[in-house]
Amino acid sequence: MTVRLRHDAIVRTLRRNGTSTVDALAREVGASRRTVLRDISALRDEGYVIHSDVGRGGGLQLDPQSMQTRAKLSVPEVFALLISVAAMRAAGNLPFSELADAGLAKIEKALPADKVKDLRSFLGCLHIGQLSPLQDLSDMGRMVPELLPAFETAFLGRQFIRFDYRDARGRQTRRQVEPQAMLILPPLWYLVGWDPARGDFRHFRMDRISNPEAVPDTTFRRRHVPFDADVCPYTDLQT
Amino acid sequence: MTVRLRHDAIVRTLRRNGTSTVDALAREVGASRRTVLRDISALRDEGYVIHSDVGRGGGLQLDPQSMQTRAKLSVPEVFALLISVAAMRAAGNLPFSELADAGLAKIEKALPADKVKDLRSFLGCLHIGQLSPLQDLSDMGRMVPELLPAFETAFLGRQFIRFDYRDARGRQTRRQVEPQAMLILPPLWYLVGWDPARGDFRHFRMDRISNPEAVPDTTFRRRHVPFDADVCPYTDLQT
DNA sequence: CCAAATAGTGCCAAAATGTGTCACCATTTG
DNA sequence: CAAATGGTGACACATTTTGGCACTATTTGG
Repeated sequence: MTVRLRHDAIVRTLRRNGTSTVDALAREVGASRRTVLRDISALRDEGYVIHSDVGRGGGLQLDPQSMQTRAKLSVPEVFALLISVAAMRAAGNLPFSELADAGLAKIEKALPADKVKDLRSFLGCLHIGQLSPLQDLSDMGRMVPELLPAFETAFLGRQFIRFDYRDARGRQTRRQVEPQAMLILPPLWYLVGWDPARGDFRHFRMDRISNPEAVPDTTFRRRHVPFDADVCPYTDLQT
Repeated sequence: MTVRLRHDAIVRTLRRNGTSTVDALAREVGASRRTVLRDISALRDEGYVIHSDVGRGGGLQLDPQSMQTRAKLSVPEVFALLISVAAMRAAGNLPFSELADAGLAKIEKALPADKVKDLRSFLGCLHIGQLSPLQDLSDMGRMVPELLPAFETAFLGRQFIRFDYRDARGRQTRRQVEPQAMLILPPLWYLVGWDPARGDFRHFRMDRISNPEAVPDTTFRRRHVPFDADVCPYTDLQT
């Protein structure tokens, strides 16, 4: 049995039995007393809180709150999660957000350093505001899943983004803009792009975008986006 | 150099160079060709997608999308994250939500089985609705961090919850109710409790609750909460 | 107070696992 | 065809993990 599996078995047994002696654990996982004690020490180093009582009637107890999950996430998944929660906490007051932040900070810490830079840069393009109550939300659609990869490439690689857009009157056009910001007016999300042909900013509702595509480009420049909306809320984690 | 560090070094090198031969990697990380090949095999087992071309001009290429983070999260952190995103996706259309869901599903899969049950049960108490635009949001406060642990204990352990409540007119009272649901009318969150003294449901804005405390109790019963609001959005993951 | 039950530590030899070398195979490219 | 590449198997050697033992410290029941 590998070390990892044995650790898992020890944690499972402790969780099931509530309290257990070292010898009982050793029998359970088929290892020696000495090894179990070493494992307990290792688990404590990993952050598990294991309380011990010596003497008759004593034993080990695992604090269930200290249990750790070891989810493995891909980079796009991390981006999506962080953006979701960043938007959420900006859009309204979120209960339990200290804990969510702590979780996100841990996830972020596990990312490779340059990806963190990308992430910060991407989140820096998020702007949050308040939707005016007069908006018509009846035709709100689902956003296409290709959006995030295309946006990531375009925003981080300073490329144009090209997409099909269906406007409020249902007209379908193919657009190409410099991506400058993402604007959230809950529950609506907008892409703010500079349209070089028209020489001005344009807003595009993300749920009306389809077939997005990043297009390499040499003329891209960052422009100052004239917002009255609040800026990115992702400040707590920017330590 | 430990195995883990060497694996990290290999991943870093592959990411930096784009493509690299086994021999170059071996030189880089100071290990033998054989060991590097074994490491590559191990990394593939871990989920890294590493493309290889044999022959002249060949080499190894790491698919950057396949990079994994190995964040370790505690159970309360997972709860907080899942609740946040569940609320978010219900409150509005969330872009990139397929990816966020995939990430959450992975996190959930890493939780111990009984914690998943608890989580489902807890999320089942979430109700989402639309806030009427007439609400006064000016005095919205921060929710206290003790909320989640107290709620978790009370909802899952079928206990009463006791707390200080400051009502709309600023009056401070100590309340004790059977927790029945959590209602989200973005950006406001409410605790819906059955007040046994008054024999009726009461809504409490979470940002007005302080010093929450779960109180063991034998008379608790689940009641049907008469909502016109939508029910829990957390259905996609309830496979 | 004593004896039994418990957690915890240091040490060392034995067992298990990881590593390097070498020979070899398969595929691709100039 | 020869060179450059990824990939596998076998085996000796290096490193790490494990088990056993002796020991200490603390608690509890009698």
